[in-house]
Amino acid sequence: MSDSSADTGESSNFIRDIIDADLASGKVSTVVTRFPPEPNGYLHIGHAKSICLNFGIARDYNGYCNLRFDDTNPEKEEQEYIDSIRRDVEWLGFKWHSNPFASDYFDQLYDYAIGLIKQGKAYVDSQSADEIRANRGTLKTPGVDGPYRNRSIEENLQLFEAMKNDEFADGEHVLRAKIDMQSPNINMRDPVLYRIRHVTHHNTGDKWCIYPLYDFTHGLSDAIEGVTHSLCTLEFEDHRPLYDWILDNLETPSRPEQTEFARLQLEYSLTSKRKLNALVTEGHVSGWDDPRMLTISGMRRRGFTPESIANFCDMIGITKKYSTIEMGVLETALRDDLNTRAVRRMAVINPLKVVIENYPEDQEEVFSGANHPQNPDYGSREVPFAREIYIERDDFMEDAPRKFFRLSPGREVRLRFACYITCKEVVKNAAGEIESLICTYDPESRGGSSPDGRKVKGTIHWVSARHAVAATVNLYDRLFTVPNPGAAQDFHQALNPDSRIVMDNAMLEPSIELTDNPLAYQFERLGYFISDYDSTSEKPIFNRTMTLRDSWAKIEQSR
RNA sequence: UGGGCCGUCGCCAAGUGGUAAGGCACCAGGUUUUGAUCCUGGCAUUCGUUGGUUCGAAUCCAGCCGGCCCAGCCA
Repeated sequence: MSDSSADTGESSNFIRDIIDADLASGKVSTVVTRFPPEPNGYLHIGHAKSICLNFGIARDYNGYCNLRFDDTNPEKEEQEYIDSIRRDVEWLGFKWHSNPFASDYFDQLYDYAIGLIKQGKAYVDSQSADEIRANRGTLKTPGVDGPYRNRSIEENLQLFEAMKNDEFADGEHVLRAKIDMQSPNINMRDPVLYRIRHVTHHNTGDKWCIYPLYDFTHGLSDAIEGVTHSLCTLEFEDHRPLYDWILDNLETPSRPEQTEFARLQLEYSLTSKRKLNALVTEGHVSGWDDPRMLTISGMRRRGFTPESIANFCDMIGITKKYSTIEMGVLETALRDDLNTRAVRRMAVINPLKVVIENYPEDQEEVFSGANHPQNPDYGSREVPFAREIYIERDDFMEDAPRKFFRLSPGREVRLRFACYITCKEVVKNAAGEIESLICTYDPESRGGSSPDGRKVKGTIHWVSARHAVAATVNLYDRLFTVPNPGAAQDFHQALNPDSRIVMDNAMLEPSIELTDNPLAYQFERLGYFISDYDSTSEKPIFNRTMTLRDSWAKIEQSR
């Protein structure tokens, strides 16, 4: 099994090394993992890293992975988030073994707490939150024992039951582990295990008025489920001694092991739930699924594929090192996948009319265009052609530099799949703006090559004016202008004002289809596009998923 | 001397005592009816730093430097 990572082409990492060793030593026979989100927000690209890790490991080692909702804080959790999380995990292509709530274990957890009390390892503390904080000490000074620390087991049992039986108000008491108030690790200074909260829980309703905290719940939930490898992010490293303490002091069905890895940080983006929420509620984006958001639902709407996200996760690896991934890595993972699957079409986003004066007004014909230049299995479609066409405004320059391969007065270009045209005249309006172009075509060049074999360096895309379908096209760019908006004093300052540009006069080739399950298209020379949810046949809307690599833009920039 | 963790190319990342994989980015060529794709070549005498051990060190030891996390009745 240790070479299973090689079988899937995935790179190994230190966690897979640990699993290989556990399997080899016989410590573990079936690998069980879990992805444990709190249902208090939408999943984002950072979660995708964890999902691919946990579900990927379960898949590669023939084990299984649970989707567990860590719902121990009833104040923040909602059904909307539960639904979206399930949808996103499924969309990413993963199947969970079971999908429990941590709250399903509240009864067992309560019994475990009693077990701790009976051993004299947990006690009810009646100090206020402020007093508890004060007695906890600081990072550099030890804490001190509180006045309730040595209550008898009997009294603790009575009090804890009374807490459960709704005999106290919020905050009157908490249950604490009795560990060591002088510990250098603050998490071990008698951590709170249960608090009183008179709040209706999305799953357990009003059954409980006491709720366990993460540290008490997590390891026990893992143990109940038979999780062998509990993978979490680096900030929980300090919690591992507590995770172990709980499991070492209680008899559980299994003994999971926690291992930490570095969370994802991506340039030009935010993954803080609080800040993502601010973007939504303040209206800087249209919602959690705005195509500019790196939420799973935003990326789906933008046109990312599950495969491209998995590719990305494979590319960045798993380590304990704090790192920031460049956007280029995500872009490459996306382009690689889209390049192989996207069907090619022509569309003009910013149209400039071209009249081919030597092409008869009442004539039209059809050219054949391959749906994919490298993959003949994709077949071809017919592309209608007539006297008036649209080309991209960017593909014409009145005073063009020598390295500009496109159209300019007197120069000849190839219309993709069609023929050669030469620009004869520029038509301007009163304001001096270019209104249209008058060109001639070479009838000998039908299909895109001429018998004399002359070289035409430039090939541009086009759409027949009479056959074109009008559409709106959303051009998306990164949401922030700085590599680390999360570090800015105010991330609002870093918002990119041009992150969305609406082109409402785009012209599409008529063979472009709108379906319920939208197809990834490449609009040739422009990028990858996908039909938006709001698209209708009367008013097609396309989102630009990603541009093509553009070495001409690079040359221009460096000039 | 609070505790924990981390430092290998611009960004990621293999490497587990035998003489620095790979990807992204970048540069230079080639193919091309997408300035796309694809292909070829280039890109760390050196692994935060200083010492030590060793025939041999990114890997072992010690010191130093730098970065991140922890004082919720959040997760």
